[in-house]
Amino acid sequence: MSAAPPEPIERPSDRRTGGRAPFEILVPPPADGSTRARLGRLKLAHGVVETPQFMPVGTNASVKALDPSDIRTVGASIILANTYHLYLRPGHERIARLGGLHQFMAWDGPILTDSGGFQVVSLGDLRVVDDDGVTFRSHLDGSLHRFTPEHAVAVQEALGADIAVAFDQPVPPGSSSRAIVADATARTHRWAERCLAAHGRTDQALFGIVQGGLEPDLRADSTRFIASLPFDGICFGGLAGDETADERNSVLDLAVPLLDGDPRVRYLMGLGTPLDMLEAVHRGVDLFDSVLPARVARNGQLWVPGGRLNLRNQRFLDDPAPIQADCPCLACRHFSRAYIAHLFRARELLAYRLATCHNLTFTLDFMARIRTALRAGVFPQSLPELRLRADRMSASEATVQSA
RNA sequence: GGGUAGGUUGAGCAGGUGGUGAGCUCCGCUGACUGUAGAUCAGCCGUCUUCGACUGUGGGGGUUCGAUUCCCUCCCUGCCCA
Repeated sequence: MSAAPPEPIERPSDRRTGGRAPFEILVPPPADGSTRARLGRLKLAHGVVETPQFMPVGTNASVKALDPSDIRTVGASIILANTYHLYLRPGHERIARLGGLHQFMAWDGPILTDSGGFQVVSLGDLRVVDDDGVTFRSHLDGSLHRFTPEHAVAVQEALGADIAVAFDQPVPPGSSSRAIVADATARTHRWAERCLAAHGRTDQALFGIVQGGLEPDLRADSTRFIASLPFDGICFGGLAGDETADERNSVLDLAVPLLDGDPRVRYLMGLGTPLDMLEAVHRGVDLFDSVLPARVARNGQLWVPGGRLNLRNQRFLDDPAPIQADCPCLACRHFSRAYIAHLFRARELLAYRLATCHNLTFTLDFMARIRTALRAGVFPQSLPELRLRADRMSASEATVQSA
């Protein structure tokens, strides 16, 4: 850890300093090295994002089950949308004709578009990767398509999000040989340069993605390489998969210090649970996204301080308490666990909205608590308290605790 | 009262014309989900000492080596006719 915390630098003409996504560090990490966590502020075309921050995922230009008003109310300041999905349907050119992604989905806050690289992995055998790009079949109709770095950038420029992301080749952690990881990482590096060369929109930031899997030297090399390029932000990809928390934290302990003194925002793609994010913030990560809180909410799992509730369990059918007593969300303000448990059984659409509102409120409130602790300068000391709020325990324990 | 079609594991069904009915869909129970092909998926879902065993085709009785199947009788349900 460097002796002196990095000072925020503003040189808009230099992309490396965040010309299109200037990042200001409001509270730098303490000099004693007790944590790398920092409080920051990311300035984007459609607004300011305080960090550490979580981005709800709206793959199809919609945070599933919510409307923009809900998205605001749960506390989101930036959301993620997906290039691959919107390219296939309804088409990036159509969205561009209709005024761009913000106008299309009636969300005037910041948006980040994922590049579609993740789908290279998640679509499994529907694709073939070569050095120039990826040929894949649509999961919708089986039609054949091709993404290159240049095309992925063009699609994202058409969509017009505040932040575009380089087209990469993620490798699932733990399931690939070193040779495959090295190959995918090298290709990601070549594609990163092509994305930068292809990107022209001056009102849109472009973030680069570090790969390298769980191989320490590859991860370090990738961090140095991506950091050497004039991206507006640094993403860590290929994590939040099937690796253990220890493996993930080891990667961060290795990689983030290599960015000391770098004024750009750091984004860990795909995380996650509150506890996972707390550990990553502690290690110097500023930005997160994950489908997890919204997806598990739709499947009946509600997050509460210290644990989680599976509302499909029959004991909740008679539980008159709100999901979480001190929660300001739509679900907790008006409805009982019994009612929402009923809605899930009846497959009523309101169940998905209420559950999603709650889990996103919980997640975003948790990030806000982290920021509050950072602002107050008590972050390393407040870790146990935050951990207690984020820790998982059995649902029955959580029920007893809240009763 | 007469006729007719039925009665299968919580519900709805399949099957079964003397030779091993635990098969399906709901419902229910539990778990999983981390840059969203996911309001999804997986396991369980008669009992038990659970890689196996036992019980179970409305009740009772009969024929038979053996009955869900054939015979007798009773009960219940739908429909039609009185």
